[in-house]
Amino acid sequence: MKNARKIKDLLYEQVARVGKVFSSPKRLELIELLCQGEKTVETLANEASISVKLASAHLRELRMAHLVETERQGKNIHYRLADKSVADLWVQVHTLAEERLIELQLALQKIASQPGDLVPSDRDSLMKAARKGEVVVLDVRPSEEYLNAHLPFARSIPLEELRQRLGELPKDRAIVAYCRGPYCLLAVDAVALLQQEGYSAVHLREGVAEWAVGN
Amino acid sequence: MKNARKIKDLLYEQVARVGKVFSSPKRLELIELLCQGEKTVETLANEASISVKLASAHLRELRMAHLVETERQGKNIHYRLADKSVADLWVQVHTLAEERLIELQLALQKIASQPGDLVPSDRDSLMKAARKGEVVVLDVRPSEEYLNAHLPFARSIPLEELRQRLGELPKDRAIVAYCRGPYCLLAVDAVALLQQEGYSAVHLREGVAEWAVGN
DNA sequence: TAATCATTCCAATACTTCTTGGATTGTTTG
DNA sequence: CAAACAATCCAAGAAGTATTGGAATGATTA
Repeated sequence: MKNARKIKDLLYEQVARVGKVFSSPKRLELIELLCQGEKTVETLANEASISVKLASAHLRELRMAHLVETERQGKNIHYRLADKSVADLWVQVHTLAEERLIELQLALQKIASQPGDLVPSDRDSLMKAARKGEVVVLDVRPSEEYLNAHLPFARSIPLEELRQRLGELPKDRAIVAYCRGPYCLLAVDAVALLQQEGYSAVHLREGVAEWAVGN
Repeated sequence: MKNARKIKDLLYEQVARVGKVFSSPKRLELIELLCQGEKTVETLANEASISVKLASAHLRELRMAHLVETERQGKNIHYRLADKSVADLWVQVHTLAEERLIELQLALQKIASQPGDLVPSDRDSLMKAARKGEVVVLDVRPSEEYLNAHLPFARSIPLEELRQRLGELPKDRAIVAYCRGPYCLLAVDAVALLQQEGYSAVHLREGVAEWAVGN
């Protein structure tokens, strides 16, 4: 059995198929979007600011690694993650990157200019406060994403509607806004708007995928 | 703030640096080797069956993603994983690949031709039996790797020495052999040898990295 | 049934990464 | 200090990936 080398090469090559998917920035962004729920190619392309053609090409890679599934619904083709563990892996990958890459840490610090970052250790207390109604957990993603999954006790006001719907929010309690995860800037904008309007708002880095990993 | 796109691109690009490391079969093999402990470039190159130059080039990628650290010891440079979470990520990646890629499942079935595969769910009972001495957990990796870390209750007999040291093993009890993980074939060979010599040996897919992930 | 729409396929170019050979650096040994 | 050694750097051709334009597919609408 001196073909052990060949067998091993084959095995690692297969695993690398999964790794390859996570090696392109645009594919990572698509994965993060898919973590929010099923989406069409066009939606994905728009959200990721790329052409439909390019999105389709990248999605093809995901499909070929069996990390996503597709389903035709009328004219559109809907993509979804093939398994929750794909979302988990995305979270692990970006978490490791945040732990190890100083450049990433610095870039992240810049966007969360305000100190208002709730760290994972605050999860329990956040939930306790949310349960009692002492804080408002605010989901500022598009409402379909909220409908698909959201944090416990969260209320949905999509960023686009936030300005008009400010009245629904209390001024005497802390508002904790979140979106798709640490690389999504919706919550950043939301917090800026809220603070400007006199609300006490902070930004939660985590999205539903990140939340799910930490239990 | 219409440079949101730029910021995002920058963030995903950083994360992709980590993903890129996991996108090459040879780098994956190097990572798996490093999961067994600190090693020199030459050792890594030999174990992975590649030239020192190529190993050095791949290790450079790992270094630039800050996933490994190096230390000079005399003439040699020792590489080690920068953090346990790198090993965890390796385990997650290959686990996902095994879940999703049929080709990989088939290839793995071939090498573990015998039925003797203990699945993760047997961990508790395996440990119970090992504690009582009802089974022998056998680590067939090179002894430095055993010394660095090994499964609870495991005994070390490197594959190379196994034939001469058969006498140390009991014939009346089950022997559970393991090595670096599911893609390392040392334990496969060990089990074949043991069975041929009349021992009741089975193969444990997991190595120390895999074991550590499941707690 | 033609026209439209969403998406993919195919082909071609630009861009990266892989891999090897030759020169170089830093360290130990004679 | 010279020779030997371990590893890296540099350069260059080979191989692979990204991105875009144009044609094709499959479903729906007029």
